[in-house]
Amino acid sequence: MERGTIPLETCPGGLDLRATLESGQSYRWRREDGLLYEGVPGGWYHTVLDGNLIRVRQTDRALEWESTTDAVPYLRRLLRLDDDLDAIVGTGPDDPLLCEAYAAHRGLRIVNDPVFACLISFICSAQMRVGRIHGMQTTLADRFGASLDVDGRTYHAFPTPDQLASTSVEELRDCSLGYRAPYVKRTAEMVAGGEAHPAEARGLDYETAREFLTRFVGVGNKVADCVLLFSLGYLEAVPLDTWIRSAIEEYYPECDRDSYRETSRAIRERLGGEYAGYAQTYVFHHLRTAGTAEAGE
DNA sequence: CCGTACCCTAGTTT
DNA sequence: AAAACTAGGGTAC
Repeated sequence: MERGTIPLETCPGGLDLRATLESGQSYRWRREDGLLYEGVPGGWYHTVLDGNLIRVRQTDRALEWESTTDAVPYLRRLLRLDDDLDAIVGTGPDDPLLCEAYAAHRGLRIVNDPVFACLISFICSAQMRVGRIHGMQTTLADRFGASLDVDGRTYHAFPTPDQLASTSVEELRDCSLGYRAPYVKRTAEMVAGGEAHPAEARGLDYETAREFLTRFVGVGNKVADCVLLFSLGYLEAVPLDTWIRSAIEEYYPECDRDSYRETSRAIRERLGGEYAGYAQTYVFHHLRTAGTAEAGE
């Protein structure tokens, strides 16, 4: 195993690894102490990507890693370590809710996950809590993903489109996917069969890209926005989930429109346009963790 | 654009 | 204490 550290001063605006990995953006990291969503900062997380194991934890001044490969380029990309958080926060509007969210969770970064896994995760997210979504993704990886042995321990990659396409709906239901099971299978078949690939959305203008992604079964506007934001680098995407919808009702009522498309446009502009997705993610995380004894930063 | 059915489970109420 | 009830990051039809 190779190992190393990434000094936090090379990550403009800092990093809050726990907030980044436990804010319902990514379901690809497993926390080794088993305290996902209830632990404290400082624990180790691991993921498998391109046949490699990557372990990370945050210390006082650095991101510490251990991997079967040079993890630095992977981490910079997966955790968007080059995003300048101070600059991004600076472009946002100066309103109380946003300032509070930014202040409380500074260092939270948007992730940049592998697109197929991201697509499947958010298909599974419908009407579901983050803890259970994570459990479903873990089960899918353990049962259908390639295994990787490192130092006597076995890890699992997220299943490929082929692997999920050749899994029966019954087997998927056994992973507690419920009515999402056929969605996952059909979407995997579309990708495996070459009918369409979510990566093809890359490069399209934002609304065209969102529309494109809704061709996958189980993908509506909200899930499409999640994939655009958390995997394809569309930092302006604002997924309109129930938390943001209630925030709109309470804090930005003038943005409430009749359709997803129009409300999306209004709140996107209200939250600063280009980086509106960053604002959304901070607000989402802030509202979700409100009242649960957040130490803040 | 609108309404309803859909699956599962932890947590709460009866 | 078992059994009903509720809600949780929506989407397909």
